[in-house]
Amino acid sequence: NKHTYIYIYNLGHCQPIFQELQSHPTYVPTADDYQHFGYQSQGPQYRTQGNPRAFDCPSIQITSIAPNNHVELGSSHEALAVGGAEGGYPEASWSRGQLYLPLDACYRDTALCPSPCSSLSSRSWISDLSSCESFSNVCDDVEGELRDAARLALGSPLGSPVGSPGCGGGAFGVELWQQKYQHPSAFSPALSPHQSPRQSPRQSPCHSPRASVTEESWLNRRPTSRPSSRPTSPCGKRRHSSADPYARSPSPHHSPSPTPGASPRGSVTDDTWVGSPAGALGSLLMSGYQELDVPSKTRRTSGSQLGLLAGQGDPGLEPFQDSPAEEGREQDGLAELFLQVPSHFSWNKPKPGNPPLFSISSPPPLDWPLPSQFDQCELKLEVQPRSYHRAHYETEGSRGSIKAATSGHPIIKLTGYSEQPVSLLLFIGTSDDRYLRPHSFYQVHRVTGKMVTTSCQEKIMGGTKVLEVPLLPENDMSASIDCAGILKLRNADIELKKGETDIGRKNTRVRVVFRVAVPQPDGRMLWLQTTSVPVECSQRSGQELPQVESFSPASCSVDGGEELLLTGSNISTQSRVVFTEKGPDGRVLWETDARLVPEKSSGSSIVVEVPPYNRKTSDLVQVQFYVSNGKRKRSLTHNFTYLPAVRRHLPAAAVPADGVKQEPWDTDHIPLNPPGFCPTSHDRVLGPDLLFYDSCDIPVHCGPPPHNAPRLHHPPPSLMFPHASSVPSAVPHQTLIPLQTSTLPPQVATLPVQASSVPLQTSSGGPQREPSPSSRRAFVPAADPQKDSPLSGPGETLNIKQEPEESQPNLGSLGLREITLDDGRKLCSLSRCRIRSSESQAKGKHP
DNA sequence: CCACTGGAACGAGTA
DNA sequence: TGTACTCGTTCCAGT
Repeated sequence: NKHTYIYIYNLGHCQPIFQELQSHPTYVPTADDYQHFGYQSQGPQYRTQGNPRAFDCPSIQITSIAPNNHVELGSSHEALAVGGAEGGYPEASWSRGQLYLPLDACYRDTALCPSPCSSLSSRSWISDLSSCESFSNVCDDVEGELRDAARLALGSPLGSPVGSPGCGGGAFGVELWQQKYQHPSAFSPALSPHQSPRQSPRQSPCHSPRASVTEESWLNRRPTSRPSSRPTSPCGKRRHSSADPYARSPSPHHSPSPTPGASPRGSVTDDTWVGSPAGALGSLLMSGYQELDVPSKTRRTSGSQLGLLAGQGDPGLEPFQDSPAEEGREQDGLAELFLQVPSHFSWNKPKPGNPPLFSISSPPPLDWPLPSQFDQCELKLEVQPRSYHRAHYETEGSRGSIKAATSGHPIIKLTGYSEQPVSLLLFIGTSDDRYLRPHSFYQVHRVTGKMVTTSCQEKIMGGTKVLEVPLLPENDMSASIDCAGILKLRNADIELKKGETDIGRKNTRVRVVFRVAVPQPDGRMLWLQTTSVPVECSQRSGQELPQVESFSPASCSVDGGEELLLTGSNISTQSRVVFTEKGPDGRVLWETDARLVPEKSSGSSIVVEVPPYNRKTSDLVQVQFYVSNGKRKRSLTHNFTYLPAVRRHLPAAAVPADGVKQEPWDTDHIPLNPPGFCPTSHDRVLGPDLLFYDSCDIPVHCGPPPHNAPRLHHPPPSLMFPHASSVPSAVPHQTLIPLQTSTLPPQVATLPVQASSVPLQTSSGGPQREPSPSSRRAFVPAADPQKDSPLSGPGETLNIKQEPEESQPNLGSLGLREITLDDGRKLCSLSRCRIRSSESQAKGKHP
């Protein structure tokens, strides 16, 4: 019954906020306020000067507010949603000296949430006490580091130790405020877009390591030591490191990596790629990057670096440029004391709908969201990599290049542009449920050999190894990626890096990220990006864990009996297929094995008989199934829908199996989870108490009454996205699933109707209709459970890898969208899907 | 000889 | 506290 708020005090960054506060008619600052906001003494004479007091150490306190003294989060949120942009302060009794931060939807962004509960949970961590406890633990954990950082930054009131989760969050809050109230100039140049691109989420204090990890969740317990530090690496065994003071340096003998430095991430190669036709362009593309071989969290942006960053005449982000570059110069003195701020805290984000244009000298950082398509241009991964590629260690030889699922290698193609060679960038990105960013524990590795036909060049961009591959007009602007392997860095090495927040254990899935810069007539570059399906990189997981790649059908009658065909890796006739249903509290309500049909099972595909559901129901029931090869060797769970008496088949996977979070960008699409924006969980959760509209907008009740049903609330699109018209999810009668062909695995791309749209029958009492064979038998790629399980209760955790986990019903998988109406009712709308497959259109299979 | 591949031993941590 | 298990890492043998 309590709510919490973040109480920022003694933070020089808050002065602009303070000034804003003062402009509010209902706000009367007190002496304490002046002190809290870092003014030497009280009085309005300090207001305009913004003369902050040097502070000991900025902090954030989490405080519980008694029920009679709190702002109801929901209402404040709504207030913000309605009038937040105008600064809607909730009517509440705040003690003086407390700073009220409006509950901008962005504070719920899992990617920005400093709390460990920034797991995939769509619940607001703000309202969860246990979360706050965890958060305070984080604060404890980072206290030392914070002190370190403060030591560096001390003397500068603006030297925010961004390494601290708390302070990072605070800084972000300030940034939001800045954005909202348009005082960009009052903010630090460290938030300039010209910063080094290597402000990866790892440096972000707001990315709790645990947010990406496993069932070993620390949500349930108080960590007693640095939790991410789990040196399982048998350091004593390292042949190459025993007596070497540069113990981290892989010996040249062992390392196939051309990287001369210590960690592959830790140094710069000074290679230049002159042989390639796209080399010049490539070098240009690289010119905006630089490597700082300093632990990221403690990096001070040196004067020269800042000079580069702030002094670049061409900001490169013209369309998005909010803050004048002079700002950086003006504050050079102060800036010297700045710590870098992760790029997610930069306010100059490309806004959805805006073209991702950048100047040639300022390519976007690797963790920036980019579309795969804009106008005519599209970057498309025509052949996806295999879902398993064993990465090699530095102590091993190469394990070869990434293979395609069938044969050969992944093929990437740029369509809509073929005037001149362009340079394709390739790096290894994360595959968790958060936004895409370079993976801390895996790096791309250039594979050489006589079988390698594609020329490529290895580069370092802000600590991330990147392969540069030319796309040539004579090759139809496509390339077979046969030169890219994956290098595994030792967890201990990475985790011990100051500033690293991710942990490596069980964080073994990656995505291959492709980027390209397309020259525009005005001299700028249009940046596009696409990603592969997730690729499992650990030997064990790849060998042991079953992986369902596709299954069909995705639904059947509650009577069961239909045959379910499963294909994937590590699936055999020895495997069990278990259907399960779990309650809102995570308890297993029902679990039963599906009977194997041995005569139809072979190799990597098996056929089982769908077991009957345990009770009759007039509603859709979404359950899960997984494949088990034994204890703790279970596949991810996949959604399966039991249909009531009326037999009707639903699309099982409206999202691709890969779970790729590539942000769509065209006018019909909005970024789902770019850093700095809140996740719009609209395609994720199917609460048990949902209404949905079918394509005819006839409401159909779906599921039992709510029982701790997750509540999602979507702010008006106009607030969250500048282009309201491009936000289909908030419009009940017209929703689009942001399918993105470029990220779909082949079977999805060619999938006819199934994954696109099959309208529900509008009435459960209507005439029974057998589904068409095509829709029933269409093969469905398995949706990625990482997408499927966005909800994590207080005791639930987020899994990176295949572990039995509680997949919640998935709206997206049903092609449904949840919408919360103003009166609190929840609706779910059946998405009207775009038909991507020309084949299906040609065959007229789409109703 | 080199790049690659598959398997497994080893040891620390966890259940 | 002991044991089985998990997982990351290293090593080896073979193609």
